[in-house]
Amino acid sequence: MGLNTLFKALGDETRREILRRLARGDMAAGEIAAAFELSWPTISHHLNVLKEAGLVQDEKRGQYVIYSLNTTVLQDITGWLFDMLGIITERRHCL
Amino acid sequence: MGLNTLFKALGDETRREILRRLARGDMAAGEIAAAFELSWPTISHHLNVLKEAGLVQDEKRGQYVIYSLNTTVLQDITGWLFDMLGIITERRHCL
DNA sequence: CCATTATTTAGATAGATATCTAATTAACTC
DNA sequence: GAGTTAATTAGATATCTATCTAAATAATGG
Repeated sequence: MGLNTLFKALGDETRREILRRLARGDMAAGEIAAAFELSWPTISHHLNVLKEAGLVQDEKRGQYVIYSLNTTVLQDITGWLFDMLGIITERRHCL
Repeated sequence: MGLNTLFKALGDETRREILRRLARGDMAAGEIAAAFELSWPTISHHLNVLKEAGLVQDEKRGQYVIYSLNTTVLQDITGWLFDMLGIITERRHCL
């Protein structure tokens, strides 16, 4: 999606913690849910938000659903950051 | 504030556009508001969200309120990004 | 095919957010 | 100090979000 969806997805502590865990390696949905004191449906919802934002991918493997981090989307944030820095730098040039 | 407030503040197109404009140089609140088709109070609200997130600062100058970008907070995002990349890199190490 | 395990979907609710209009505060000008 | 300009605050509302419980779907194992 866009930066909107992306930043919104990142604006939640639980979701960032999910990402941090997925950064260490792929995990099944239930394994993720077990790591939090929230209900499974709630975690499922958060995983869906992350998926909509393109931050994670899921793959059905047997009866499990394995989630993995999609690192390419982090480039969008980096791109946005550099965009901002670029504008700031131009301004400094004009002084 | 924290990353939560920060990312939430960035999850709005209007607010990111405000930041983009402030990156070019300081602006008065009304000057910012005039650039959008939203009401002044709405822009005032967005400016407050950005201020709470530490992304902008304001300074009363005469009858105007001048807003400016606070670039230091962008380091928090960079920090978070590097944090994530660090974890990912460790994982690659383990293979 | 029935029971179990894994996960999602549905439906409900409380709290947050974006927006507006109207009213208020603050500063400058005459 | 009365009028004008700049900006915020107050109050209202409609939409979005996070969370829960209960129900539904899907795959596995006997």
